[in-house]
Amino acid sequence: MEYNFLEIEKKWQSYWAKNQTFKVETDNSKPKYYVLDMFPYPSGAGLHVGHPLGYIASDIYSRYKTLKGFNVLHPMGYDAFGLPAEQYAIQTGTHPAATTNKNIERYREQLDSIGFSYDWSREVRTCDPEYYKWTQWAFLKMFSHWYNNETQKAESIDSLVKIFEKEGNTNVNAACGTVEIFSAQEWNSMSKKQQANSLMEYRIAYLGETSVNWCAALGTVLANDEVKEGLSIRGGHPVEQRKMNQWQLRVSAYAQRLLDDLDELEWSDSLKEMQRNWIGRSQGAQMLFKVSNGKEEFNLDIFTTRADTIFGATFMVLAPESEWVEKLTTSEQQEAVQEYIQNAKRKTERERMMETRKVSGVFSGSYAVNPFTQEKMPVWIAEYVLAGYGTGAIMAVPAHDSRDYLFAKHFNLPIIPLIEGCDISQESFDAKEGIMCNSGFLNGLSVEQAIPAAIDQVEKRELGKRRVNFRLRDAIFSRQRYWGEPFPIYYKEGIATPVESKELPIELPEVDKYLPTESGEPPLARAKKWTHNGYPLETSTMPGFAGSSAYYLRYMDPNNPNALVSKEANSYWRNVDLYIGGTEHATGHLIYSRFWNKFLYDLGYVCEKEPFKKLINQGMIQGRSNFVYRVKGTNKFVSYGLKNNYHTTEIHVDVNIVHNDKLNIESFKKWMPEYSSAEFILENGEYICGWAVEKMSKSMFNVVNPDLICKSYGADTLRMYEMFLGPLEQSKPWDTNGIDGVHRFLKRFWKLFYKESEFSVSEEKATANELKTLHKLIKKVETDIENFSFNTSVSAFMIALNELYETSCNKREILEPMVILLSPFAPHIAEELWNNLGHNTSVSKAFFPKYIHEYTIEDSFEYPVSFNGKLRYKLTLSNSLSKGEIESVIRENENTLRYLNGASIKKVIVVPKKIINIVC
RNA sequence: GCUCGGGUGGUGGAAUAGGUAGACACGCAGGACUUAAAAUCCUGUAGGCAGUAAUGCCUGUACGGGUUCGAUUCCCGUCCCGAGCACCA
Repeated sequence: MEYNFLEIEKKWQSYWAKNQTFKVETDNSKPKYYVLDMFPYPSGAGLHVGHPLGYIASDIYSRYKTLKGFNVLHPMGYDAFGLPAEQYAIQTGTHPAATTNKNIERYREQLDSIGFSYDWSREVRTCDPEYYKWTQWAFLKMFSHWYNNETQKAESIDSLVKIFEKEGNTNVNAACGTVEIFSAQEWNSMSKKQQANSLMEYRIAYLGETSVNWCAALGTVLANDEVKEGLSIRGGHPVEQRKMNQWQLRVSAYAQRLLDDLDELEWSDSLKEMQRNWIGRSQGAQMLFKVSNGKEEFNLDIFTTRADTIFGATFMVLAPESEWVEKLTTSEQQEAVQEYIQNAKRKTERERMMETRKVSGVFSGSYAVNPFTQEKMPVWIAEYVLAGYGTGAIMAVPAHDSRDYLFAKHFNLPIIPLIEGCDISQESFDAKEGIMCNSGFLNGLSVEQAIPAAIDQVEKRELGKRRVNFRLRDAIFSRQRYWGEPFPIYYKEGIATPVESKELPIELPEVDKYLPTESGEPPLARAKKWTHNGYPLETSTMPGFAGSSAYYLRYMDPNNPNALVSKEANSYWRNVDLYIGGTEHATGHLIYSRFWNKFLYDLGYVCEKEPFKKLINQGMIQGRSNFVYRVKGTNKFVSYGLKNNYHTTEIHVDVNIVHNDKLNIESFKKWMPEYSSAEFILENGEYICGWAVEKMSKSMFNVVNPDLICKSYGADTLRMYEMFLGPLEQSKPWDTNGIDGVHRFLKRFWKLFYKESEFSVSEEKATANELKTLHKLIKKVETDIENFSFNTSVSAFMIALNELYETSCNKREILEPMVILLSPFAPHIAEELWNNLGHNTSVSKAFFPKYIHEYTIEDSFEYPVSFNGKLRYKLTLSNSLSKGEIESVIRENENTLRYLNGASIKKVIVVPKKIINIVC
């Protein structure tokens, strides 16, 4: 019987569905293991080819863990809110829910055809009201909590109100916005609205004015991780900075914990590094400088990491958006400053970035005093200082900061070197090394010593204090969009008021159009009745990352109507043991989820402080394009190897009509009408195509659909081939050359079980060599899977098969364990063979075979080696060496052996000519 | 500019507590079966030199040095590729 993969795969896929083979329940008798894929956004294009790579890896791992006796949670769902469905709705009027459901159906079909072992009874969709109820619930919790820096955790806002009533806010150390100090008396005499405004500054989910990335083309604000190089990630539209009143999440309160807890995660170094960068902790000092605009005096505060360079500070710089600009601009400079700021405002973020290194600035008219040198320092305004970082103002030390240096050179400001022997004639000396000079009491100290010494002095003189600054900003949480979670907030007499949690979910209303209103309000403002208790509801919706921030918790207890996740389910499944997905979420989803989880941890709803213990990033899949070469001005195509003899134009050709870089000429003629009469110049009777690695895209005709491969080779081949392609974490082109090799392996494996088209296995005892083959394989597959080195374990199967073919071994003792080993990789064929071997339960219920060391030890013997008649040590030699060979080994390796003489050598393994292993 | 990865045959890639470099697979070449093709099976395949041959020798893991009996692996320098961050004071 032939290996009929289509029939076998269909048969077992429906068997698994019918028997709910992969359904899991909490089971305290077994250890748990939680394997999670980053759930996909169901786009109209169907499953992206990069997706299966990670999914297959996670499926192999979870099937392996199941065989190892773990109770494995391996769920799947959909990140279903998102821009594409909404934009399609704007164009066509189709409800985004309809588009989304249709796409989900297609995704499900594709996923099913690859044979994944998901427990579909746990599916979640972020756009399902039963799910987003819990997104809204978490938001309300954040609204009703504040972050206490003393206890380093979130606490109830009611407790804060009690403190305010008793003693005001003087003793409260909270992560908060800018607040005036008030006493208990002042608090109690405030109006309701004033109190609400004050509390808003403390809430973890808060409404506040902030500079946002506004994307006019999309009509919405975007988070920092949704913008790249001044363009929106979705669509590539220009983004500008705008001040707007937006919902935000106080992620910055958790910056230190997000940073510290990275250490205990098993994530790749590069990913942790990216997060550290994004969090951007820097240690330094906040310092006060006396400034005067000629009429009034102020204390301007700045942040610096180089307090040691204070003696070289010759001017100050403010960000154009800084609130100090107004106070410090003198009347003479008013006009110039106005013009500069208007100019800066008009520029988009992108333009600002393009102009990096182009020096611009304007003098404010005010002067500060250097507290150590008493020198007068002009206060400037320049774009290179950012409003959002530190205090939006700096002391400029041109000798030791390249940006200050360029600025000083351009505007002819004084530059004072502070490091002995440094050359600052061409550029600044930024390195934190050397011996201080021109620096009063710091002279003679190294930079390393000078930094703390300077801060000590600053603190002593009450000019400032130590401070840690983070780059991580609060997450902007409002989107002026339709297709997202509505906020459970309504406005009662102008006060943002939470909806009672028992009234959740606040469901997305129907609207006549998915566009903003004429007055520029978000689409939800079009809804007929968008009120709660008679008051207007918030019209923004939540961003994409809202729904994906806690979905891994919902999988633990997906149908619970009373809680996001029950205590029992959470304390059994705890957190994700293995998370697989792309790096593109490094600074978005993976930060927000960690924040969300820590918040829920503070409140006692979850028992682990980190959501994802181990994380693997599967590499990006690029496209591998093929080219044909048209001779210029003709309809003749010349084969790759001969193209240099002609003037040719390179043309992309659909990779689906090319096999192993050979063009299928008939398909090519039919591909496009203009090629129907094409002529070809062949080499050796074939047309060879050129190729290149490019981005996978329709326009380059290099998109390969996984369904197609399932149809022509089978899912098992697809699964094994994708793993065989190379290391999981490495980016690589999607290249189907070579898929035949893996397919051939499966066919050959199948044939071991079939003699003359009859299924037949022998009950005979296995030979020593056969056992050795099996146990080498068990060991290899086990360690490879544990190390996520799936490509080498596929190779190991091939090697084992080649060895078994030598004796056409069809013994049950060998083949039955091999079927189990193969089942994570190629589950359908394994299931069929397992069934034929006489088992009536799924192979996934079997146990991973045990590796027995004795079967794989090499035969060897010890050989004494002596120099000058004195026995030095024994060589362990392979049994197959003859006496002559041993002597020649000793001769050849005399140098090595003399070196070994005297060392405490336990074992030396030698093969003809070479020493291959020395065990000390 | 800074940070982190990575450079191995015609191709994808194996092998690093330093120990037979190129496993496995693709491709290619030759052969068997076949009227033929497909499928299948067998043999060869880093490069160079010598030999009728079995075989032997030399050179080879981006480049240049170093440590070592021994380096693809460790150290220093250079070049190239990829990813991320980017006026963060």
